[in-house]
Order: sequence, then structure tokens, then C-alpha cells
Amino acid sequence: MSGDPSTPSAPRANALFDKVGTEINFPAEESRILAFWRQQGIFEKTLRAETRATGPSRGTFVFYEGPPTANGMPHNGHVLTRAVKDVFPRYKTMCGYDVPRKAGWDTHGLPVEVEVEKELRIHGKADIEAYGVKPFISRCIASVFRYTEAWENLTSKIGFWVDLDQAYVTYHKSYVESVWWALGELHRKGLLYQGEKVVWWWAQGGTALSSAEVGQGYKTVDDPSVYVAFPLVDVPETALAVWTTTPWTLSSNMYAAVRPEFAYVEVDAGDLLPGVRRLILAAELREPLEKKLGRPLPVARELKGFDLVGKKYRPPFDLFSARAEGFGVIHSVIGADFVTLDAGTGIVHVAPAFGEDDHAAHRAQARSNPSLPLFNAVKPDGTFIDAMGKYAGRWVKACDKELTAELKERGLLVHAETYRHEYPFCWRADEDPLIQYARPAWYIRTTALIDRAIENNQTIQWLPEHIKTGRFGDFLANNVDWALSRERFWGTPLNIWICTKDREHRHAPTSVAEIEKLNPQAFAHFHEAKRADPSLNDNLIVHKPWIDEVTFPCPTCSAEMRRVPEVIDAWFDSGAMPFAQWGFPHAPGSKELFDRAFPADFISEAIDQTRGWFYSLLMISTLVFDEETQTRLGLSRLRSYPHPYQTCVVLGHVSDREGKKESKSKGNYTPPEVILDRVRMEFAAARTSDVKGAQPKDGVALIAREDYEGLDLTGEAARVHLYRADRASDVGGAPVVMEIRPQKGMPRRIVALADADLARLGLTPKDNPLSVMPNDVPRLAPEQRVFVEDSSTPAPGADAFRWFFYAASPPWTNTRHSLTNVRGYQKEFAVKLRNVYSFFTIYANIDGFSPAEGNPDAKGTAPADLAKSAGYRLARERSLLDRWMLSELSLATREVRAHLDAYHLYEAATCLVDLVDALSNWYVRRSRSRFWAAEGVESAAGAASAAGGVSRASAEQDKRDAYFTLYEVLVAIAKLSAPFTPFQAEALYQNLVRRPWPTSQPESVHLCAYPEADEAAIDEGLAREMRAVRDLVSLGLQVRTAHKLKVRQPLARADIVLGDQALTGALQREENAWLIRDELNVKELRFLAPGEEGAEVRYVLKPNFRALGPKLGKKVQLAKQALARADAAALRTKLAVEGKVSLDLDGEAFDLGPEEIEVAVEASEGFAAAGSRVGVVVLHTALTDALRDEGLGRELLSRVQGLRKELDLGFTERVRLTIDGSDRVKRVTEAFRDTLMQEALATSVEVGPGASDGERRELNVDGEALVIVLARGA
RNA sequence: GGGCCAGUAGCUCAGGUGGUUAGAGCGCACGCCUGAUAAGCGUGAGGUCGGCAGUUCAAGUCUGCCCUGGCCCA
Repeated sequence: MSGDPSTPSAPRANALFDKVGTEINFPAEESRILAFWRQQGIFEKTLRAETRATGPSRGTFVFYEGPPTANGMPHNGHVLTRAVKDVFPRYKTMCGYDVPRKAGWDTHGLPVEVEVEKELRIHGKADIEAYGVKPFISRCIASVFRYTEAWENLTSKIGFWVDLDQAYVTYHKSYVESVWWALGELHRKGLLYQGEKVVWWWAQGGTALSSAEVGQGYKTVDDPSVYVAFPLVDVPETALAVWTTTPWTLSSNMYAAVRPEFAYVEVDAGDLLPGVRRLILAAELREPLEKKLGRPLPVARELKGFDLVGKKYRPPFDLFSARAEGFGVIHSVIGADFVTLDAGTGIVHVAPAFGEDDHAAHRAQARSNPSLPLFNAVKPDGTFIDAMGKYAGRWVKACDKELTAELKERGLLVHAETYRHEYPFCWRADEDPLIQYARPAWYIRTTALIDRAIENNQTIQWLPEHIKTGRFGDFLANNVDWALSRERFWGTPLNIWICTKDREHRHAPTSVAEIEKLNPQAFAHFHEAKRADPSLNDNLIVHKPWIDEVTFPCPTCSAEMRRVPEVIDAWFDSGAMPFAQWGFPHAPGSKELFDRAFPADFISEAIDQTRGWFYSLLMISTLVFDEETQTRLGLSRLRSYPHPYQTCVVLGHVSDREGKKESKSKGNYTPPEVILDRVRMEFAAARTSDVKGAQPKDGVALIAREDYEGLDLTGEAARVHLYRADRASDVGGAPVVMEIRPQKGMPRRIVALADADLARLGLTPKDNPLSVMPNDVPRLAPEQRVFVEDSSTPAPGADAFRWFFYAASPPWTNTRHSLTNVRGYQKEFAVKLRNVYSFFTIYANIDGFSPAEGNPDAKGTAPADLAKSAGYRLARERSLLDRWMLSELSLATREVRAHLDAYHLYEAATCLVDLVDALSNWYVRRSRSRFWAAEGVESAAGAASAAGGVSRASAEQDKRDAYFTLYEVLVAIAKLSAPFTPFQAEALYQNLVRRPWPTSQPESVHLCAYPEADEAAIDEGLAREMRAVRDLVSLGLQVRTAHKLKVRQPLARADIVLGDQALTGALQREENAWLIRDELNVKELRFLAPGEEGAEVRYVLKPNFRALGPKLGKKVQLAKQALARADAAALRTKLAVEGKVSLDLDGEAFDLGPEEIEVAVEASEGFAAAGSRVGVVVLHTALTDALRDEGLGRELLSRVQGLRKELDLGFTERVRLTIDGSDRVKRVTEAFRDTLMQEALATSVEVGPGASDGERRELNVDGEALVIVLARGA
């Protein structure tokens, strides 16, 4: 080792390791790493075994990317998803697997159309048709990748490695043709059918919404609740009291439903209605109705629901009476299960066109009456038909009031009120209420094979596990047929062509080529359009409206076939991705690609995908890839369940710091840029004078406390920069430095400024700026908004963002996200690791330590690779601390691997945190002196270390051991953490491995093999001992704190009584004992054997409840009391000698053995002692003069070192010291001369007045006045 | 309205199959260390484990009801 810290020299000019900067700026470091990855094509190199350093490929680990939609901005939830999706492929890659990662984009569906509608300021199907479907579709395809750049930036910035260049796109021709193929298979298997179904219908948009879409749009509203009299045909003055909450559907009434087993009553209605004397309703609901009406309804007759079934009544509107002719059941009472007594009258109005239950009841009637008509007075656009007279052409829900009034006029209204409930609105046009409406639609008969899907689900590994039987299992158990079709424009066209001659002739071609075989001219119109406009996107050949013109002769009867008009649910697109991403089975080579990547080993998305992607994947795979089909397709092997995914990690949602859902409109979210780039947010500018209760003050800005905390600002005020976005500092125009304060009652994302400051910043607040909604801020004019930035600290960066999602909580629980929280977890791992890493580079450079010395061609960093390095020794030859650290490393490696193999991210992250903590808080702390021990010269600590078993002659070897140990652990942590925090891992690796070995070692940490635990290094006994040592040290420090005994003051002795005597031998070993002595600064350590304890210690006996509970039952409490009363020391001895003690419990004698009684040792009160499970530590606090002097000596050294630091002296800079004071000070200084010279790098120590040059400090230490003068230089 | 998940220290979160002193980190207070230095370390205070009943010798853990938040569904 060439470096000699005793020689005053500048840091080596050609230091091996790059210095780790003192200023922490993770984002800057990350962008350098990103550039390195890009330039060297590291991601691409990880994809193939030939370019990795992980040995021969262990096969393919299949990952499916759930396609996000790129027509909205990415948010924190996407960061979570991508962070989790990234970590496992990286891990598996380092384990030697090939992990292709094909990106994908979900591009179809209503959201895209709605965006375009907004852009065109049109609304609904009719508008689109008026605008023209062709240009509309062209706009859709153009809008799909609107935010692609933002997505690609985020993806790359957070280190999500995915192949964006080869991404699958759901609107591509090859993708659509794959989907067609799957639908063709379903058609062939008879699983596609057309039916009529009541759907949630967005009338203004002319479309049905999927249940997922409906679920997003519930609002609390007040709706009418009316009670209408339906007079009986036989007894007109007796009427059914019928309840409904949708008066507009009364015109389409077909039945009144009762529950046959319920009790009903006929009541005297008095003069309530002109033509009705008696009303019929459920017995239980009579009193509630009396209250509503404020009048008595005496019971005239009791009857059963059963008695009412079949009774004919007069409907409130009779526009369908002609069609009802000949169908006795129409306008009669039927029995139905869905009738409840929760509200209403127990008699329910049934309009089968407008309710799922109603329609089901109707279908039940239709079973015996196949020609039964369906009454529907409403057009698909949500307005009444002409037959409705004055209501014709009007939006139905707008007619509720008038209809109710009409009923009243006609003497049929029993009661009307409003009630508050949740009602669905269109999720993208939230002013439009949805209505239930019967529509023709295409279905997949999922219910026919639901048992297979359930079986498939049973074999999937779900994380968390409860999804399998819980949310997902429940969903499958309650499966209904998949409503596949959408009456929209922008989606995969449903590939069913129907014969114009015979509707039973249907054909489902699966590709353009197949259609062209039937009709070579089928696509002539498209090719012509393409010639006319070469910019026409080729993929539109398979889209509306072009596809609608495609016809071909019916294979059965040769008549013309035309396509059905619908497109399909976009969920089917995404669920088809396992094969459609390859264009399977049409595209050349797709069969091999699919065969290789089916099923997926791993997928992950948020929990809202249970009914979305998780379902569509599972269902399509179950229906399409049955064994017969797999065989027919000629796959290389038969896939049994599960497919198409084996493991699914279900993620929770990202919420704000209060646990509320992050919402753009509320502004309660932390924009990803605040974590990734700069700590800043944009605000709407306002005048302080407009803020209630605020005093305008120049240079002071006010924001909501939530925003203040959101920027991680603390205290009463903070200093920040303000600037306009268009005049950012790097564009010219310096930002204004201001004080910022939280202000009560301020809305979010508004900053209040004094007039002078507004002028300085060039801001002109808009009118009434305090009412600007957070999501509108970016849309304000440039002079109306302003950035607030905390430039004093860099953003935490991408690693910190990722790490937060791994380490804060298991990924399936909701995570409270904020800048503060991200920083908190960063400090725990990344910052701590960086400090250790920095420590290493500082001393390795000073000492000229190189792991490559004598071993310039090493290809790895495992012990076998480093064996040839100069001075390298195996772990078992090193000192106790090194062996312990390497054992901890191997234990952690073993655990992290096991956790990752089980997809337990959080637990894996916890292991890494504990490992870094052990490294920093114990290994480095206890080893520090070894790194600055000069060879041939023993420092105080070095001498102690020598006493700990390392001879003087091997001090240099000990130092090398320390370097190698720290080096090996740091490099291993870099590799272990690489899948989690890929940037920092790379930074460590490049510096620690590639600097010493610029060519022989793998180019990137991500090309390395994931570390294997070195089983030989694991020493569980040592781990237990060290745990005890650390616990005992902690107890000793507790005693010092409690008795105000500073650690710098040496004490004569510490006595230790161990709880577990078995540890005594190990802890008495000098290496262990020294650690405790040194940490506690005591001269002597005694381990007291049983019988040697003094009064400082007492024993406490307790029953071992786990063992005794079953044996003693209730008497276990008596045993507890008996043991507490007994002479603990005596019982303990008896237990040790005789192996049992006898207890009398309530007259019954019990023999209890050592396993059944717990003996704990406690510190008695009144002594300098502390105890816990590990044992008791007693400090002897009496001080001798010698001890006091030594304390003063260490005090002197401390002051000198403090002065060195204060003067910012370099680590190796030499000084001259002069110390003056009382005789005692002089005496102690003399005694400590050598120590001072070595530890403080002093070339001379003068005692007495003396030198006048240099830094002079007059101090009072320990009641002693003294003077220290420190002069720089030798 | 129904289902699922969650509620543990000021904050963020751990707490196999019930076992009697409920843990960690951050923050806070006090202190230590000073050759990792705009760092590091220790100790402490702080908890009716959401509430109420129940089962049990024993409940944060099991059961029932309720409250709050989230998600899914109506």
C-alpha cells in the first residue's frame, strides 16, 4: 500500500476512484447515467445472453406490458405501475433469463372519440356523422399519440426499460387482424350471439357504456319518486299503488310486479283520488305511506301477493294498447323476486325496455309467448316518439315533472316526492345522465365456459392472495355474458358479415387477405382513396368507415354479405395482446414468437384492472386457447392452466398525503416532475389584498398550507424563487427570490402577491383569480401564472421515486405519496448508502487501495474472482467484524433473492435497508480506525484492535481486509439494488468496478449476474452474538445517558449479566468484549455468572404462557401470581439444579420444568444499570484521578479535531499545536502527546505559553481554563 | 344499497398459526461523536392497536355489529 497518511501530501492526483461529490444532486447524476445507457445500448445488451455476463441463457421470462392509453398525461399511478413492472424483469435478467419487453399502446375507444369531439366542439353521434366519419376517424388516429412524448420522457426518466420502438399498437392492421382471428374462433365455437340487452345508454352520444365506464360517473342527485294508481280493470275504483322512480318510463309500462309471498292490503283511500276508493299496497309499507300522505289508510282487506298475480289494470298511458291486443299478460300483475319492501309500495312498475330486472321479467314471460312485443316509447337519442304527443322529441328525463303533473290532473297520482340517490352520468360528459335502454348488441357467451375460467383463475398466483377468491373470484362467480359490441366509430370493427338474403348466414373473416380471396375488389375503394390522398394511414383499411363498404359473396348462397355496423369493446383489444402483439397467427414468424411468449410469467397493473385487463386476458385466453385449439394451432407444447398469466401483482392506488385519491381538479397531487426534475409547482397569481385576512407585504408570497407542505417547506416561512414559465431563468430574466408563507383559507394552487411583486414578476392576475381550479392553472395566460420553486434543494430523482413505491409499503396497499415521504425513504437507503460509498472512496484514494492490484483481468467481484488480488484473504481469515459483515451480506443476499422470487417487493426492500444500516451503523462505525491506521505506527484504536486479536505485524493486512470487506459489500449492494434503484447502482458500479477494471469487467451493473449468497460466509451464531453485542452496547449507552456520563469519560468497569447464559462464552471472546469496551469506553468488562450477581440485578419469573396455557388452563393466572410472589433467586437455582419446581395452585400441586418458566433478569433500581431481554449492564461510575485525566485528554483531542474541522483542514494536512493551562492541563497534555500527534496529525505539541502564530482558542473544559493554538503546516 | 381492502406513536408503515413489556424509520426533545463533516450516532418521550359487544385462562390477532377512508359493483 503506497499511500501514507503521515506524509503531508495533496490528495493523489491520479486517484483511482472518482470523488463522490459532497453536494447531492440525484437528478443530475441520473441524467448522466441515462446518457451512458443510451450511448452504449445497455438495455439492448441485457436482452441477449451473448451480450450479458450472466452465463448461458436460462430461458425466457415472459412479461406482458398492459397497454396504457397515450391520449392522457401520465401520472403518479403510472410511475408506480412502471416501477413495479420494471423491477422484476431487471431481476430476472440478472438471474440469466432473456426478458423481452415489448411496449404497447391502447389506442381505441370512446375516450379518444370524446377528445376529438371536444377538439371539434361537437357532441354526440349525429354531430360526428354531420362532420363526416372519414375525417373524424383521421382525427382520432392523429389524436391517439398526442402525449406520446410525455409518456416516453417519463418512461425513460424513471428507468423503465421497455422496447418502445417495437411497441404493439391496437389500431394497427396486424393487431386488428389478430383480434379478428380470435373473434372468428369464438364465432366458430358458437360463442358469439346477437341479442337485445338493457344497457346503460348515453343517449346524447348514442352509445352504451361498459360497466367500468358507468361506474366512473356516479353522482348524487335528487330524482322523483312517484306513487301512481293503476286502476284494476275488473274493479275500477280499486287501484294498485304502483311505485317508480322514473316517471318517463310509465309510458312504456307493460306489467306491475309483486312478490307473491308478501302480505298486501287493500286500504280505504277516502277522498285522496277522485275516481279511486281503495288502494292496494304491501302491508308493511302502509304506515310509511300514511306518514307521507298525512292521512290514515285503514285496512279494508288483507291479501297475498299471490292473489294479485294475473289481475289486469289500466296503464297510465295507453299508446301501445293496440299492440297489447291478444296478449293477456300485458298490463297485468306478475310475480317477481326483485320486489322488495325497502321503499315504495311493494308493487313495482315494470318497463322492460328500461331496466335490467324488468327485461329479465319480460323474457321470462316471453318464454311461453315468443311473439310478445316490447314497448318502447323512447328513441335511441333519448327523446319520446311521436305517439307521445306533446312530449314527442323531448329529452325524457326533462319531462318527468310535466308527466307527474299530468298524472295528478288525471287523478292518478297518489304521492310524489324526491329522493336522493347515486345515479350514473356519462363519465366524459358529466352533465348527461345515462338511462337504461334496451339495445341490440353482440355478446360473448362467457357464461357457457365460466367454469373453465374459474378453474384457470384457481391456478394463478395472485398478489395479494385475496384477489383470487375475493374481488376477482367474486367477479367470475357472478359472471354475465360479455357485451362486446359498441355502436361507435373508433374501435376494432366487429368482423361479422351477414348475408343480405338470409340473416342466418354469417361469416367472420379474420384478415384482409381472407376477404380479398372472397372478393378481390373488396378494398378497391380504400386503395383508391389512398391514391387520391397518399397521407391516408394504411392501417385505416381495417377501420370504419372504409371497412363498412367491404362486401363479398355469401359462401353459402352467394348473395352479398355486409358487415354489422358495430365496433368492439376496447377491453377485448387489450385482452388479445398475448397473441395480437405478434400479429398471430397471420404475421410471418408470429407463431414462433407467440409460442415462446405464452403464457406470461408475470404481469402487474392496478387493482381497477380486475374487471378490465385481468379479466379480458383471462377470459379470451380461456375461450380461445382450449386444448383442442392449441393442438390445431400446432403449439410446441400444450399449455395447461394458468394462462395467459401465471403471476399477477395487483397494485393499490397512489393517494395524497391525507390518504385521499389524487385528483387533478382538487390539485391534491404532487406532479411527477416535482420528484423527478425540480421542486416547483405552477400557481395562479392573485393579489394579496384580495385574500381575506391577509396583510400585503412586499417580498412575501402566500399559498395554501397544503401547497406549502406539498413543496416540503416547513416552519413559518421559507425562501423560494418565483418566475413566469415563459421567462424561466434559463431563458433569461432572473427569478425573484421571495419569502413564502402558508396562509389560512387560501385555495390550492393560488399564490397571493403584493402589487409591487406582481409588477416585478410581470404578472397580471386574471379576474377573480381565487376561484381558479387547480387543473385550470396551466391553461391561464402566461402573465396570469407563476412558478414557485425551492431551488435550495434538488429534486429527489427517479431512484427515489421508484424506491418509495418499493419500500414505503407493500405495493397492493394504497400509498400516501408526497415529496416529503419520497425524501424520507430516500434518506433511509440511498443517502445512507451514498455516505458509506463516499467514505470508501475518500480513504481508498488516500491509501491508494485498488482491488485490481495484482489481478488486472478479473471478470467479476465474487470471492473467487478477487482471490488473486494483492492482499486478498478469504472471509474466514479476516477479523470478527469483517466475518460478521460478510455473513450479513450473504444472509441478506439469500433473503432478497427469496423475496424477489416470491414477488415480495416490500420485504426485499426492507432487507436492503437493514443491510445498509448494518454496514453504516455498525461495520463502518466500528471499523473507522482501521482505515486510517498508518502502517508501523499504531493509533490508539489500532492498538485496541491489535489487542482484539490482530497482531502489530498484520496491521497492514487488517487494513486491507477492511478495504476488501467494505469494497465487496458495496459492490454487492450495487448489484443487489440494481433492479430497484438502477441509477445509483450503476453509478456505484462504474466507479467501484469499472475504474479499477476498465475493460475486463462487464460494462454495466445491469449486465452482471445477480449476487449469489456465499453460503460459506454465513455464520448464524456470529449474527446472534453481534446482535447481543449491539444490544448490550445500547444498554450501556442508555445507562450513560440516564446518568449523564458522557462517553468521552472512561469508566473503570462494566458488569454484564446475560439473560441467556449460553452466550457468555462467545461474548467473552476478546474480539467481542473489545467492541463493547470500546463503544462504552470502559476499562474492564466482567460477565457475571449465576451467583456472582450483586444487588444491582434481580430475577423475575414468569410462566411461559404458550407452554403452560394449555396445561393449566384457568390456573395459569394463579401460576403467574405464585411466581411473582416466590423468591425468584431461590426458585431459579432450584430450577437449574433439580430441573423442576413444584407449585401449589389452588390446592393442586404442579411440577414445572425449565421450558415452562421464563427467567428474566432486570436491573434493580438505584444503580447505574439498565436491562432488557438480552441482559443487564451495570456501570461502575466511581472515577479515579487517572480516569479523569484520561477523560480530559480525550476532551483535548476532541477540541483539537473540532478546530481542524472548523478550519476546514484536509484529511492529511499537518499542524503544530500549543496547549497551555493549569498544571493538570499541562500534565495531561504531556501524557497525551503521542496520541495528539498521531490522531490530530500534529508534528509538534508544545506545552505552555509559546507560539503566538496560528488559530488561538481559549476554552473551558471540565472546569479547566485552557488555551489551544493550532498552526498549519509541519 | 352490496362486495373487497384498510384503520396500530405527531407522520409513514411492520406486526406466521391468539401467549401477557406491541415494533421500526421519520419528526420532536435531550445528549453523544468529530479523520463520512451542510454528515454520523445514541437515548427518551409519545399508543384504551377506529369504536362497542362477544369467544377464550389469554385478543392488535378470532366472531358479530357499528364508524371512517379507499377501490369495485349497483
